[in-house]
Amino acid sequence: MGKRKGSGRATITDVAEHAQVGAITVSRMLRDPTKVSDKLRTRIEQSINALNYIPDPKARALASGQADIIGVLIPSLSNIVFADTLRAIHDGVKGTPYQVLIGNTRYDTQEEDRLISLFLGHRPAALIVAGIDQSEKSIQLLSDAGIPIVQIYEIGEDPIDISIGLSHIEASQAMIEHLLEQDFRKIGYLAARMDPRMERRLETYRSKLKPLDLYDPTRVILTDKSSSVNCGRALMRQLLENAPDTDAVVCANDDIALGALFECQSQGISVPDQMGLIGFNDFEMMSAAYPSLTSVRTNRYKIGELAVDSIFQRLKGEAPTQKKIDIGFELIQRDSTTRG
Amino acid sequence: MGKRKGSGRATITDVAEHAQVGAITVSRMLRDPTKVSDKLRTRIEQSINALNYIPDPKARALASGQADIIGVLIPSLSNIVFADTLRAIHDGVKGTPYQVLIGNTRYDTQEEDRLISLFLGHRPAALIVAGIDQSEKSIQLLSDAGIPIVQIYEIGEDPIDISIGLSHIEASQAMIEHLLEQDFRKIGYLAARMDPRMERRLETYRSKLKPLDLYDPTRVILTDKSSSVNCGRALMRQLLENAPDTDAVVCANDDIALGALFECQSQGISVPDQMGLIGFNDFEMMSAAYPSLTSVRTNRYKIGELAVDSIFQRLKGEAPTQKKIDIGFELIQRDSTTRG
DNA sequence: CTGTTAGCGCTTTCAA
DNA sequence: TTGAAAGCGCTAACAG
Repeated sequence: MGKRKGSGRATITDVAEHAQVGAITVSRMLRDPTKVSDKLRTRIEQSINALNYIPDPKARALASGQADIIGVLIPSLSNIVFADTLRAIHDGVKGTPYQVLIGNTRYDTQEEDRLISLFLGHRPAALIVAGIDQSEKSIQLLSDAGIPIVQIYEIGEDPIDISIGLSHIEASQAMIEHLLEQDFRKIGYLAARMDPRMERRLETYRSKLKPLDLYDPTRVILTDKSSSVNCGRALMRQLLENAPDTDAVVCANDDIALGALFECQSQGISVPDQMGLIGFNDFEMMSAAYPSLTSVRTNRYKIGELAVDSIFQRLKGEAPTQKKIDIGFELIQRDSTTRG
Repeated sequence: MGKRKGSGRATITDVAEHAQVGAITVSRMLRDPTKVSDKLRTRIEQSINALNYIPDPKARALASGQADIIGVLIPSLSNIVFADTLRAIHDGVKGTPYQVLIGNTRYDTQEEDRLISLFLGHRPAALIVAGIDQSEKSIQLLSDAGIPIVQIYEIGEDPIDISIGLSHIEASQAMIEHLLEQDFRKIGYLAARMDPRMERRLETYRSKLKPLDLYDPTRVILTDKSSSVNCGRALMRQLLENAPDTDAVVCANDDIALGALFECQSQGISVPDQMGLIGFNDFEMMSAAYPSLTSVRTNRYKIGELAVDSIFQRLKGEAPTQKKIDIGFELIQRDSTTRG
């Protein structure tokens, strides 16, 4: 009996023996077929098929020191915002040797810390993390990792490495300004469990309305529950109890906006005549709703795309084009806030 | 200069030297702290902190032969159905040494084949794949892999290994029967780009209605575009042109049902009085809509949960409780199909 | 173009 | 309870 068990599957050595060549030749052929003569190439190919050989990426990664993993840490797996970015990242690495490893931080900083440490253990080629609110300890770890680190969704003052996103403060300002332009004055705010970006948007709402003497805390309805359409209905219902004269509502996201619309419909409140509604993210359904719902479009797919681009650029040794990439946003005005 | 570069980061050997112990002792402590004396344990812990040591999972996997990866192949990353299952899988492996590696097959069998082969290269601890319609070649590879293979979402005749899901034929039958019970007779069907499960549901719709002489192909509106709420609106609009006397619609999924509702609202068609609507999956928004929308609840989270459970059970060497697990479904009747 | 040797970071085996 | 040696599957380095 051998000393170690092994995986039981064909290894590169098995293929080499079968094809009567050196292991390194098989290795070379796998990575760049042009570096091997035609004769040996066909012989090796036959052996690979005969033995059903599949290369082991972790052995390759260990030997070469070249990690083939790109780590992605996001706060939720069932939120379309993150799913769209993930899709872009997956699309971006397709055809490359890289694999995407996803971590779900569940909006929990401790879990984020744990996962950052765990992921760095993989010696990934790069790491993509959501937001700019990592703990000091994690920021230290990430800074020292010596790999491209991309913070996405929000651009902050001082990125760890690369930062791709938008200013949620500016976006929130644009939302409030739009409502004011449309002559809404009694503007409420609905939000479910918040992440740091949502909090900055809410804070901006407050600081925009206060100087105009339009801020009324009874119009702000918050909950710790996670966001959902039903949650949006409940928040809207409560707002209508608290402050029935509210004439427009800023929703922390599109799910809540849709719920608010349904609640208005069920109470016979006309949107936008009696109630203006604006969401955030511009999910696909917003344009299909009746009446169609105004929202702020954030290009989540592009964020993922640019993240992968920046990583590959950096990995090629090129100097980073930009450390901060502001992808901006677009307020898509629709019926739910269009008056007159 | 050394011959190989190394990762530049602290290794287990560095920690061992720093703590003045053998590398194996550090290794043991990491895996089971009780196997090391208190004195050495604290010394090693200090060294780990001092050097900022993070273990390398791929080296561990290579040496132990124990893969720490569970592969998951799904057809879409931005569909809540799959996102919910992914979340369950992530939740299930939390606190275990396993990592989840996700592959996006994009509803493409060739891409699925490629990914199955690629993923098996990782020598994963187990593999979870969506559906039961893999290619022959892939089924062969999976059968020979010698690891737990879980097919999810649908239960078929002859699972490769473990199969967790529901009968989409039975679910479709229940939908049609429900509409018939509610006295709908001119029943249409709306569907966007289909996967095999959707196709089986559509086929069942046909085979249920034909013998009753209620099948009318002009009421079936299909498109190759990917599913969306806007797509649901467009399909509904076309159905109303093709066959204005249609009195109910089976929607291939909830997005399309929501779009159909919005289209009815915009045309002043009353739901359910003039048009019954039923969706599939029972996304959260269905209960929040106004009127609330009937749908078939599929427990996507539970599918992921059971998949992980089965894998761990199998990995522990226990005989599988069941090879086929039917999680069933539940038709949730709401206002959109409730008449009288 | 091809092969030999050593070693990636960790764990198994065997021994003390 | 601890350690030394060997090896997991692959590739970098240095030959030839």
